[in-house]
Amino acid sequence: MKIVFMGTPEFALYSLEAISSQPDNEIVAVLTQADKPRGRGYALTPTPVKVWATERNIPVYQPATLRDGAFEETLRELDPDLIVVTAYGKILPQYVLDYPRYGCINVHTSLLPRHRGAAPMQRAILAGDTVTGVSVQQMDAGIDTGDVLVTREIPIGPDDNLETVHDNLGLVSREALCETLTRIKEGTLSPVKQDETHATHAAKIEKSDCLIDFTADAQTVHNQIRALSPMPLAFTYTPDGKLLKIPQSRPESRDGENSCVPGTVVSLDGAITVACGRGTISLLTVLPEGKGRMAAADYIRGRKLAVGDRLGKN
RNA sequence: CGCGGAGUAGAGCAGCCUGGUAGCUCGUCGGGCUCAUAACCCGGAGGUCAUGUGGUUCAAAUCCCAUCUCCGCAA
Repeated sequence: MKIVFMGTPEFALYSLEAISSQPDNEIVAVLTQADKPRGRGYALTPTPVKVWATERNIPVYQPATLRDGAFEETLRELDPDLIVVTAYGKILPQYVLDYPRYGCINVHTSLLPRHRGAAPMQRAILAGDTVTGVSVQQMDAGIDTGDVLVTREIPIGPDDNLETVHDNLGLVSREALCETLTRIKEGTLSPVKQDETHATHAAKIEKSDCLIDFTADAQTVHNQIRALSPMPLAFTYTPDGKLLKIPQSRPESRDGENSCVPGTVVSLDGAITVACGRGTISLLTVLPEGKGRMAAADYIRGRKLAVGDRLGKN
């Protein structure tokens, strides 16, 4: 089966591995986002998918848009039986959706219809979900609205963060896609319509999503911190106005009123314990502006904070 | 050449502006106190202050120059 793959970030590599693990699949080309200046010094950086494909001598296309005739012609030349999309970052126009014999399928990292959209993993953790998963869907014109073909669930533990959820979902996404491909060939899929009444939208993570809101309860603050760790990281401000990112935390008490203003440091015994709207949370590791990640205890030793200081004001 | 911060003992930092004996909080080692301790007390070891055995100076962690490395912002 001739497959065109579309994807961009590291997560898409799980799908590429799944496809290439089946000998009767041929990846005739990949589409990925254009190289962008990234990192310090604005070095032009290829996407993980491009690197992967280049190493295997698979043709790489990086069209700025699919909405013109240039790609339509390319598509005819490639003549795929199926298009697999994982975190590509572009909308597929109708003629693309319609071209392959088996259509276009998408690996989405949530249990659809929950968390449709750009940041399903982060939004699931942020929402305090205890279960999530991957859904392989038959793409249609809407955003993540297609019929669901195969799903896999995973639990989200109380201390899972974006990294662990990402990795766990990657593994099951590989299985889910393998199963989907097999059943496409067998013709044994039974697509399931999404229940629109349960649909939610997982908006892209903005910088404002990363500013810690200590007026929330401790569990919510913890969810925010782990949903954004290790990238891009939740942050607050120290009393001297410096940025302080928080990779890791632990709720100390989930309930209980505090006599002080949310954001106030209540203890520095080995960690930075901060009062929340309800309960308290300990910041276990921190990332000061201009420095690397360090244990909170080390940060405290540098005498940067005192009990009674207030975080988040700036 | 996108903007900025930083390299000082095993860790985190101060000292630099206003050159003149290497300092703080920990850790570590030894001793003491204690029923006991991660608590407390006493003592010790551990640093070519990133590199150039660069420049200025009677004198450089400190001022100047170059290089290397790490990091934050932004995308």
